[in-house]
Amino acid sequence: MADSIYNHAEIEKKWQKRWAEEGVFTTPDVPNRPKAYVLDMFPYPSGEGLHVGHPKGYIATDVYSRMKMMQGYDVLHPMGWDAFGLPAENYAIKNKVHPRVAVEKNIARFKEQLSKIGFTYDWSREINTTDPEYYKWTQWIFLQLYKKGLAYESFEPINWCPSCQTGLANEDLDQGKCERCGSVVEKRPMRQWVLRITDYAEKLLAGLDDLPWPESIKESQRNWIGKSEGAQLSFQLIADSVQGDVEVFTTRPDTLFGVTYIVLAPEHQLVTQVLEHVKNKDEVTAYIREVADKSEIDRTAEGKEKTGVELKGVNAINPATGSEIPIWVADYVLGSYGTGAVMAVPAHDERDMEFAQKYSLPVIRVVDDTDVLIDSGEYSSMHSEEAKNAITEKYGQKKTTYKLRDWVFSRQRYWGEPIPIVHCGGCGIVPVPEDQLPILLPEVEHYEPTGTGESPLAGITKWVNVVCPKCGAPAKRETNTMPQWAGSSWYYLRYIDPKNSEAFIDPAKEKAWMPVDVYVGGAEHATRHLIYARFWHIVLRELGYVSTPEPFMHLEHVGLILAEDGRKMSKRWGNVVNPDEIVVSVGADTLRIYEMFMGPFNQAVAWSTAGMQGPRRFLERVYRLVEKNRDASAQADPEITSLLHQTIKRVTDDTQNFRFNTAIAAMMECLNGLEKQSAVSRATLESFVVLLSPYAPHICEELWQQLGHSDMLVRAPWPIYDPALAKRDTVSIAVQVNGKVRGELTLAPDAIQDDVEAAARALPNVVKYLADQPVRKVIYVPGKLISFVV
RNA sequence: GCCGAAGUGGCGGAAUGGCAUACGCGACGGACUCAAAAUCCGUUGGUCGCGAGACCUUGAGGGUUCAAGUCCCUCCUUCGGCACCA
Repeated sequence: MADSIYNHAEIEKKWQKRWAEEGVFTTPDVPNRPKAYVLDMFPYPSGEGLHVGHPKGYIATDVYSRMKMMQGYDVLHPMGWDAFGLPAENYAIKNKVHPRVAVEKNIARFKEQLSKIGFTYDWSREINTTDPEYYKWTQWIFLQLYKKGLAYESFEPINWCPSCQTGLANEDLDQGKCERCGSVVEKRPMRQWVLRITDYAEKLLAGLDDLPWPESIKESQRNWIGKSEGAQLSFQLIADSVQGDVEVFTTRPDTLFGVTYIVLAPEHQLVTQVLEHVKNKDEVTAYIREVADKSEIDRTAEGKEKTGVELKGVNAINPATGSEIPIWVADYVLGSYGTGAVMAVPAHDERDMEFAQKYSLPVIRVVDDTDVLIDSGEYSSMHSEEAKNAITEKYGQKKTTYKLRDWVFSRQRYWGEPIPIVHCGGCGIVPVPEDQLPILLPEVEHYEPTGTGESPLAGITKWVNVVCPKCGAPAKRETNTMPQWAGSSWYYLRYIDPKNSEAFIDPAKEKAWMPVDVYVGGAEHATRHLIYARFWHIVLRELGYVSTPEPFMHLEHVGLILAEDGRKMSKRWGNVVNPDEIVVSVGADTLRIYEMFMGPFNQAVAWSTAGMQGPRRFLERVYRLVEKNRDASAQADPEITSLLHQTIKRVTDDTQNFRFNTAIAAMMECLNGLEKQSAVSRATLESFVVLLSPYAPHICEELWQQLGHSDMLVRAPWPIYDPALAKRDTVSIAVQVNGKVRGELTLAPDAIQDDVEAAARALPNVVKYLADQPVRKVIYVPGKLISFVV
């Protein structure tokens, strides 16, 4: 790389400076041409800095944005920082630095790294979730949710991470462990703010249907929401001194006649209610305590044997058969799903069967192998689908349940948005009036979580003690903070109107820019960020603040860049590649092309320093080609023009569809063709440079200038594909006999079948294989092949 | 177990049912050089053959078709998501 043909360092610096000076990437307030809102999932500015994997998605959106700009679009392509959250706080605790200070430093470092890659960001729209001017509106959204009845205090046991010392949402768990630190979470009863996302389960599901998102992400969301349609049936209790019903949820009401016992989750409230009346009270109490001590993980571990205990002296009546059946308490029934109680049909449910066998409970078969009911009274010989409806109608009602849980929205940590609520002895929960926002995060001495279930803010008496906004009596601030997902659930709206301190968003601007046309980020956000953001968006739409049904139209997910050893890049493995070094050694343009060329965009591929030489050589050859031909006065050659137009089509279509690797391959093929020419026309060179410029903007800008342009390439128009010019004079087609290639012909692409057939029959090899046999059929695909069937 | 994505040269990968292996990396041979690097030219799926060429080859096995990496069936493997969800 020593004697490189072009000086990337100089060229890249020069053009980055020019772009900045001329403000070419400043986006208008409101688009006056067709608009494209191209968005990256904004990064968390960690202390590690960027590795080469981070910019992959940013390069993709930048390539896309640059093409759109040249195609005449007003492009909104902003960048910002998702800067609240645990890492900054933990760093602060460890190093005794205020998280704000660490975040500022990290942002500066990230910006420095990004600035060298040649992005088109309009930095005047930069946002930061920890800026009070930003989180004022995060708090404001919380108040709107509260007013709409979607935020409530809950005292239900929640997931508690003993290491992070905070409550967590269901979405923050990974196999029952804290997604962030890997600790096994506990169930802990504490006061929480919770958002009623479950009220929106149907809307979140329905919205997915028409979204042109990758099917895998849509499926992940559907699985997460976990809709299940069935019936709620009630079973009358039979006990000495207790009366009432047990409600169960089932997706198989057709098997009602096969119910041989009822199972309650250990945490089911009925268990406590009847405890005094069961004959084996001590046994049941001991069992419940035993289960409570187990973590969710132990309880649900794969292959674990089910355990349970019968509530002796309490029974239920099967409403269909009238027979008395026992009631059990067992760990395999979850308190948080359905009604927390199930009707057990061992004959038609594997889990019930396993349990029934262990405890010798009866098994009654009520559906045969052809899905027809047997031994089911008046429903016998009815098909099971029909019976589901009939039995539901008679013994209960239709019911739909979801796996989705309400969103535990409070954290007992310092570095997050304060929840804008005041607790008053007289008035109870009082929302902070909007004109008092933002509620600033106060300075504290220590950021450590208290571990008592209260955030460190609880210790700041000066901050906590306020007067009630409603009655003026002494009151206390809410000391929980919001989860990191809060700020990222609406940031795409803030970019549209980033400086607005008077209103949430200017409706005219919102209407002009929304929705986000292309959204790019990691697939790991499928069931968290993307669900939360959609939830808030749907609510904001109902409140009239946004105009589109969904926030993000197209979604592309970026595949990881793995380290050269095939593992994830991590400081721990010592296999991190820093983009700064690549920019120094081969330049930003090579980095951009290489990352787009490595493989399909959404696929994980391992970094290869050797492989990066290909893109570097490619750029050097382009540079040489222009240098060699820029003063030549070659005329456009029809064959070369055809090649160029085929390339225009491929690059345009592939870039539009995020198939960057094949777009680059097309340009490489085109270059291979151009290099074979003794001279290349200026028009051809110029088109080629324009096509390449979204991928390698600096070198192309330089070449554009060398070709005699004083205006900047970023403002040049995108080449338009002309099918007439792309047409080739001759093509080579395959000649097949019985499906096997036996020869080749070179002829006009639109040659008529008779001529082609005659020419094909004349080929010696074809003569040999036809061997005077009668030809049964001839298939001619113009431009592709001619096939004889004998 | 359920859902989703995928399996193609030494490697990353390409291919609206129509010449599989484009493009790139690597390797080999040559030119240039005192020499090396860089660059340029050529070769590069396998087997057989001096050659023309023949046969085989897209995870495995079946099928549809003049023609299958692509469509259908059965199965295997890998990755991702969900999971005692009633």
